[in-house]
Amino acid sequence: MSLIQHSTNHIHLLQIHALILKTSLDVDIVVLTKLLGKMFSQSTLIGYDLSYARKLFDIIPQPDTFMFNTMIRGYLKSNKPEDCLSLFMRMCRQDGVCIDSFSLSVVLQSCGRSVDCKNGKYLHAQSLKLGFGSDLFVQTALIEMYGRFGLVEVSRKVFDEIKDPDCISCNVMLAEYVRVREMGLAREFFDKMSDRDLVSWNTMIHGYASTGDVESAQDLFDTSTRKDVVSWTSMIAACAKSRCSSNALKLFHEMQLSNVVPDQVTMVSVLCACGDIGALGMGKTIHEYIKRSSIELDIRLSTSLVDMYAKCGDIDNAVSCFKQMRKKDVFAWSAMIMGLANHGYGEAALDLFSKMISEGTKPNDITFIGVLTACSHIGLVDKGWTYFNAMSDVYGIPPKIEHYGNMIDILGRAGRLQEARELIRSMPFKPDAVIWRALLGACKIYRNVELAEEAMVKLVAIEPDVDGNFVLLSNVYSQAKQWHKVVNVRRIIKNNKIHRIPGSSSIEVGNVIVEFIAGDKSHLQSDQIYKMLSEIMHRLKEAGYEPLTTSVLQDVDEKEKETLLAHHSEKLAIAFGILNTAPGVPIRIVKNLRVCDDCHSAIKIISIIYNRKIIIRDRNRFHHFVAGTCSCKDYW
DNA sequence: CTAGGGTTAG
Repeated sequence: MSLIQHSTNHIHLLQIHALILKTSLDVDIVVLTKLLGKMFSQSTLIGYDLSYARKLFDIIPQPDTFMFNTMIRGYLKSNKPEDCLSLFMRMCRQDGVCIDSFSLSVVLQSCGRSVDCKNGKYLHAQSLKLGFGSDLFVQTALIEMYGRFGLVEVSRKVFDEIKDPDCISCNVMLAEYVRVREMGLAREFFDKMSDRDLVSWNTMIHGYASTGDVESAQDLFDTSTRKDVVSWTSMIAACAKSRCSSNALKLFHEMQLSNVVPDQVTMVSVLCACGDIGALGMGKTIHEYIKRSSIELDIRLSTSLVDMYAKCGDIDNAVSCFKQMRKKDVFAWSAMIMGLANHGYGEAALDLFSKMISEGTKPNDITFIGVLTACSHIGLVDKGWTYFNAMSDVYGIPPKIEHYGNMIDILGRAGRLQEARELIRSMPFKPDAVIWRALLGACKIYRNVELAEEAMVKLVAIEPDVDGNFVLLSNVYSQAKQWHKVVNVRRIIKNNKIHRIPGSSSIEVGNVIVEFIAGDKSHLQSDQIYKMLSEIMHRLKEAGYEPLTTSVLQDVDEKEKETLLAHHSEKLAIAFGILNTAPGVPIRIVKNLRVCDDCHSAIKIISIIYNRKIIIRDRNRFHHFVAGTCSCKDYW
């Protein structure tokens, strides 16, 4: 008994359980219920843990109401609505066991979570019949249930019938408004609440965050006088999700300064932010922290680690975290497949996909994004088609426009432009900008001016002011040596106030991210950086490098074009990296746009001259430059 | 009994 009371680790509890089974100890029902309850109070039980709990339940000759309630609540918490319902039914039939308001509230919640309207409404009627119509537990469960059914007005009606609503029932009502994204109604309700607790505030903060209204979330967060780990995590998650990642990391820092201890949920959002901006050092620090602390490495946190390492260019650590996972679900597999694909390990990604299938995890539409990306990056056209067709034929997943986009990319990069064009024509979606840009990009590689112009016409109709599209078109013309058309594109960009997205590259040194834009002179070390850069350029030329000035859009002389190329953000970041890291240490760069052809060939040589591994994450994929070659094998 | 978390075409 004391063992059970003091155990906080569920593996430990399972051991105690095994001991009871093995020794056939004559333990009484109170002890068993305690053990069962304790098992469920440790995070959410999954898979075999849950069946252990059930085994324990089943050895009890005559479970009482409390025991039944513990078990059905366990099923609710473990997201097993069918089991919850069927055990509840057995409970109803069992002599000497009576249904109380707790049992009813659990099973009503369960119907809500599984959107089981039929049973839900039936059980609602039964609760009224049994005289639980004005029980607060039951009423609260009903609010939640109807909310999950999408009937928030019915929830409100139930709420209005409560004579003396407590804070929890108000919070549940508030949460249902938030769930259906009715932030106006939620705010009105929140403002009228007489006593609001932390949960009410946190529900609102999360509500704003989930609608993408980070500003309102922040306002509310700033006005709240008490902030716990959930408040901070909601705010950090809001920033991470809306990709204000450095803000997320700043908040995490502030959180620690205010002595609120992060938990595994916080870490997931922090790692997400690290992955977004490629903050590997920070990510590693978090990983170390997790290992040192008692934070539980659950399936979501592990997936975040895998994803963070992959997005930060450290694929080896991503793989090792993935291998250490005790249980893997479709999220974990998909994250790993995507990571491998983006690093150019297409075969490994596809092997992993097969392994996932053979181990019994069903893929989803996102898994196939990873699978098709793998095919795209290593040029597997036929395999791409096979997987694309298998999606609907074998797995019953209808391809979305994203999958068509992937397929068009696969075909285009492989030079099968007409096939790509035909797929756009035949697909059941209206082609979007991404689709046309994929085709345009392929036209650039294969110098197809005619198709490029067609794609550009469509593209301009959707995105009239995106400079990248014009840059692509201009590159098509310069590849095809149609200089008069290049001049024309330049004129359009100049005269039409085309919005220019500056290329920027960032690099992390000592856990600090430093960002460069082309021609950047703002850094304190600027003089040194440019000195380094001219040394690099000098040595590059000695090694036979020739600047690819034809890709420069500005109308300036040759010398000036060379300078512009030399000052591209990724080159600045590399110069900074060589200056500020020890010899031999890999240099990792994150770029917001795609690496240009000139930088790509220059960096290959830099990797030889300076004997450095240079890892660049661009908009599209990873490039690992080692000893003069790139992992993309120039197929990008 | 109520609040926060993971994979997503270019």
